[in-house]
Amino acid sequence: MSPKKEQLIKVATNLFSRHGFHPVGIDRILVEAGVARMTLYNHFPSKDDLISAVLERRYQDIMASLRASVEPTASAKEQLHAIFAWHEAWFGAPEFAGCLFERALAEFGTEYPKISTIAIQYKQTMTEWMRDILKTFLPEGAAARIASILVMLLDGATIDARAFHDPTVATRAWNAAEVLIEQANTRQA
Amino acid sequence: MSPKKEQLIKVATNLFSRHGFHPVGIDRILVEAGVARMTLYNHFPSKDDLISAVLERRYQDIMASLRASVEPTASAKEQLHAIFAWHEAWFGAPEFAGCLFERALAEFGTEYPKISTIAIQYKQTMTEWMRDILKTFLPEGAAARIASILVMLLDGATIDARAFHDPTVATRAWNAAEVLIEQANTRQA
DNA sequence: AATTAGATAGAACGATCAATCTATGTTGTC
DNA sequence: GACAACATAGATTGATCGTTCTATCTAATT
Repeated sequence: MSPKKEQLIKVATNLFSRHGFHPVGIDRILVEAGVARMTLYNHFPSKDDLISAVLERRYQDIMASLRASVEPTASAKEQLHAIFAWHEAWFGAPEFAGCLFERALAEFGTEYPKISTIAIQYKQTMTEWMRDILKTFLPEGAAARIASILVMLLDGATIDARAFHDPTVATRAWNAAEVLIEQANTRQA
Repeated sequence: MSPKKEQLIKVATNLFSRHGFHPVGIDRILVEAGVARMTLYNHFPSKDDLISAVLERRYQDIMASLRASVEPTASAKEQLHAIFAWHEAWFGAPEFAGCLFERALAEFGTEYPKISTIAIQYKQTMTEWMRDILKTFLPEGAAARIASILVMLLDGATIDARAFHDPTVATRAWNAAEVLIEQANTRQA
């Protein structure tokens, strides 16, 4: 892919993450990326398409990073713990400014499918991934139920980490997750 | 308070909830409220002040509604259950479009204190309220820890309810909350 | 050397936005 | 009936926005 296009996605991701989609104008992206106006419109038909590309890229990057942090040989519980630990590291990173997908959902709602689809897909992928891990030692129904809860915990933790500037919410979230998993495990055994 | 001012807050709350703060312009509020431009600027120095007033009002309304739905004579667990039940009813309401405070945080971040302060205050009030309820039958540390978890669950449920158009997440969230409360209770007894 | 594709800077357009100004109209009170 | 307080409609300003247009420049390919 063109290095200019690459640069645009990278800079736009940064600015959108820090300030939101609406408040960041095209000009600001152009200046910070060192790219001409028409170069942007040659690669992306409109700002919305740039936003879509940013979210798409972000989705690929996050899933790759998450999957890389989870040892495939580890136990199911260790795999789930790794997912929560990944979030804690993320919350503590200096550039952390909340989840870009939440922001997209909050700013555009579900009215712009081109944008909200990716945000919802991310949530679904996470839910299914954790459900599959849980299914290795829990019945299908319990696995699906708890996976839904784990997603809620992670979503809530992401919000609270930003609102309170407190990365340790991830630890508390994992402690709760552990209790719920244990309880479901002993109850079915 | 002036009926016009009242009307402006009501209409602005509606529009902001449905479409967000940035996309809704002054003109749209004026037309829908049937109010003249200068009337708005006589009551609110700027759009930001209108947003602040909307959030302030929303905070008062939500807390009043929540407190009214919780029987003071009920048991601690029943009180917490009432809070989750309130959320489920909210998620199922036809006008539900996510939490206005989350939206404010997502659109403005923590850079605009006049706006983000109220959103954070709401979260803190909820945390302290549930912590106090939990303290009636749990040690202080456990109560604070679980209160933080319950807030995460509610925040996550609010997000997922909107993203998936699924009000039943509240029930799952409460089931998880119940397990966590029971476990903390038996562990300390 | 000629051609072509892509990038550049910068002006310009039309639309929208928050906010201000002006001048008229309505309402209730003394 | 006069006064004061508030509300009205609408033009207007200045800024910002996404997008388009034009014309020049660079670099690789033939």
